[in-house]
Amino acid sequence: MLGYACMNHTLRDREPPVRCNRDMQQATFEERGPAYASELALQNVRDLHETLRWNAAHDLRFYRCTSALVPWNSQFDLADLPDYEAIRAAAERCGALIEREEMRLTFHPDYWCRLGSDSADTRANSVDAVEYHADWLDLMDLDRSPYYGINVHIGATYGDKAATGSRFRDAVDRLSPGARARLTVENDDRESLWSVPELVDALDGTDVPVLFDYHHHTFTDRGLTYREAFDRTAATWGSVRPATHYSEPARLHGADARPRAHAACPARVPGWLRERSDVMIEAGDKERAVEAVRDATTAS
DNA sequence: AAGTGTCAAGCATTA
DNA sequence: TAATGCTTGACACTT
Repeated sequence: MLGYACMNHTLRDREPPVRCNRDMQQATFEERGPAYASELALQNVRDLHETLRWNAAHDLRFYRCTSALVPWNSQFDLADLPDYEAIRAAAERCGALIEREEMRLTFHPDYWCRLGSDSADTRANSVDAVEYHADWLDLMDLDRSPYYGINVHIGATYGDKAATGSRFRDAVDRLSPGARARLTVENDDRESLWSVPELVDALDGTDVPVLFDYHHHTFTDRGLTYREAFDRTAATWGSVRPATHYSEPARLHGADARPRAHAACPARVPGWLRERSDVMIEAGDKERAVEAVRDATTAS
């Protein structure tokens, strides 16, 4: 399967727009509080259902949902929201649709989620973030499996990789069973950070799979080809089909873009990667990029 | 209505 | 020591 992340441009451009990332800034949260978050969450979850229906109709069965689905969820329990019952009902419909249409849904908490941080506060906030993502998947009644993954980075070293790996594993141990069973860890995009072989070693003995990001491997290859690196991660998924990320740098396509910027639309997805994993296409053109890549591949 | 600066949370790197 | 990139979109205020 091929998939895309977060925003569906076709649906966003409808009137009224269909989108799952209605959010607010701090001043608004302080003014209007969880009651407004509840309104936004209900609209977001209902639009998630609409997005999933659109995806199924277009045979796009892999989707990463935004972490803004329930805005400011670190500040309240989902069950305390005034619209909780309606949100739960809408989430159940999402889960049922996902199972009926054999789709795959994942999450990717934001960059500040640092389970291996050397700050206890940051670790606590990070554990909390993974937990509320897991709550959302529970609300949808989806299996507690990395198939419906919550994907994070270690994303830092704090000057000591071994100690960071150890803190990360400790944080994993502190997660609830439902959150732990869904966690996946992705290779970083900078030479000094966490490469595929380092992650595989650091997570050895846990059940946490390593998610292979093709573009990021460019920055942390450690002498491994893309295929060799993917093979190392594939072994960490057990019986679950691996999820991977694929993108091409915008620079490949001409522009004098920043090195890590994604191309609007990749030229191709390697056949071996498609055969052996569900591939999340990270590209500016979102769902249109996936359709273009899929059609190009099918035609050839 | 359109344009612009800014945005809860973290880190590494560069200036 | 302080800005900046990360990556990209949308909020929220100004015009």
